[in-house]
Amino acid sequence: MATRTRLDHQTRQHQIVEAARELIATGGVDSLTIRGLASRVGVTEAAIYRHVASKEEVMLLLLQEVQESLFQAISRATRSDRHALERLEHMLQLHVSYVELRQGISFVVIAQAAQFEEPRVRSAGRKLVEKYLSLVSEIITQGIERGEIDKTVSPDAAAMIFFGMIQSAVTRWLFDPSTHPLSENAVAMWVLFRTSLEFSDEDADLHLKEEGSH
Amino acid sequence: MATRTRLDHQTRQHQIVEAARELIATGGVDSLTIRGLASRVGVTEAAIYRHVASKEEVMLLLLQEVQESLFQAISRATRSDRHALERLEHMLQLHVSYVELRQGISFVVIAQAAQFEEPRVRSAGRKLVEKYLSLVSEIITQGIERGEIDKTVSPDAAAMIFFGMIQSAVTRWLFDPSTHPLSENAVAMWVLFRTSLEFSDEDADLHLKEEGSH
DNA sequence: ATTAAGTTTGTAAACGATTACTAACATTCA
DNA sequence: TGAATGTTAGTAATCGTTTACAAACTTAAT
Repeated sequence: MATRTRLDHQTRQHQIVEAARELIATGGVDSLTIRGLASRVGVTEAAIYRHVASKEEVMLLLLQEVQESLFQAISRATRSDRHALERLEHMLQLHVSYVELRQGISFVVIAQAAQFEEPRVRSAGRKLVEKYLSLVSEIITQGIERGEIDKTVSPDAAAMIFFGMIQSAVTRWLFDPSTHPLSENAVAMWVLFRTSLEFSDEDADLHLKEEGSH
Repeated sequence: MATRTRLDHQTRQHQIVEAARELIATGGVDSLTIRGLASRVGVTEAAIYRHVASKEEVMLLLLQEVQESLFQAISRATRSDRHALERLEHMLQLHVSYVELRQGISFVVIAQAAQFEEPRVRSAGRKLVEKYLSLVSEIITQGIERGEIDKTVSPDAAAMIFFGMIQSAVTRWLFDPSTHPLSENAVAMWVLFRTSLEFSDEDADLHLKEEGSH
């Protein structure tokens, strides 16, 4: 039947993950079924199992795909030659665009993974979150070292607030996308939050000097 | 069979909602089934339908219960005679305690409601979030009026960051409660975030005087 | 070039388990 | 009596998954 172009295993598996993404995006996690996958890919349910061991593996692959595409999307903001605050702002914008493009799939998938009992899925979700936090945390640490961010700032706490800003914006946006535009809310939060990271006015130039010495 | 004490409709319905809460808390949203409810309440599945029209109604009642109990839990922090920053910090602590007590049920239920297609469940989830944001936003607005919070702060943006802080902490905590204690992370974020709300240093003592006078 | 064997990828048709939900009937209490 | 609350025993639908089999493509020997 699969007459014309023969698809290799990997391509088909990618199609399945893509279908999983679309299913969840339009109908939530409950819409992710083997039947739905088969229907969307255009094959029978049994054929799905030629490329995927179980529904659980679909979740794992989806988590992996989300991780890769998300970090790919925000990678442009991580160039270390820019000011830390600029990088964070850029990252926020890129992340927001990613969420809009993928219809909040990352939020939904993470929330689902956190409820899973199965250890591998849980672990994949956990690692995705931790990796993201580490990335933000490192940018802040670098910013502190370079004297671009107040050294009293806890990088880990700041990273969590940063992550939380997106979660907060996405939550509202998922409920009502039209009245809660992601980008606007994110920018408004950033404008406020960045004041936490900047130096207090009085010792701004002091820190600029210290930075050169050590 | 239900020999001794006869329970009225409302009580049993409350038991069902309680059971729903416990089921979700221990096994995620997928564990919420009519069978599970019946088993936990100690009756047959058909008996559940004597007190509840559908599974959807269980979700609605649960959302309602979460809303009530959450606002009940944080209500102590909303007394308007305290400093706005104190109120926010207190609210954060109470909210964190609530999440720990209820095992993150609010986060899970909100995330689930956001994916629902059914308009009433979506609406209930949306209203819960909006009501929470309004509450925080109002405290901040009051704080600005009283000169306790920098007037350049956007109350709505600040409320979203506040809400996001909790989401962020809960997400991590759901994945690994032992290594990511809710309270510690929340406090660390608050210490950082409150600097966004406070006045810049130059006019700090001016406002500190105002504060002491009440 | 033809043929044979093996692998890959599909199908149809089921599997048992579970889902939300209901009808008919029994018991209990006011 | 009659309303409330339970039971037993089912419904049809859907779930993830498996089995048996066939077509298509690959590889290698003749």
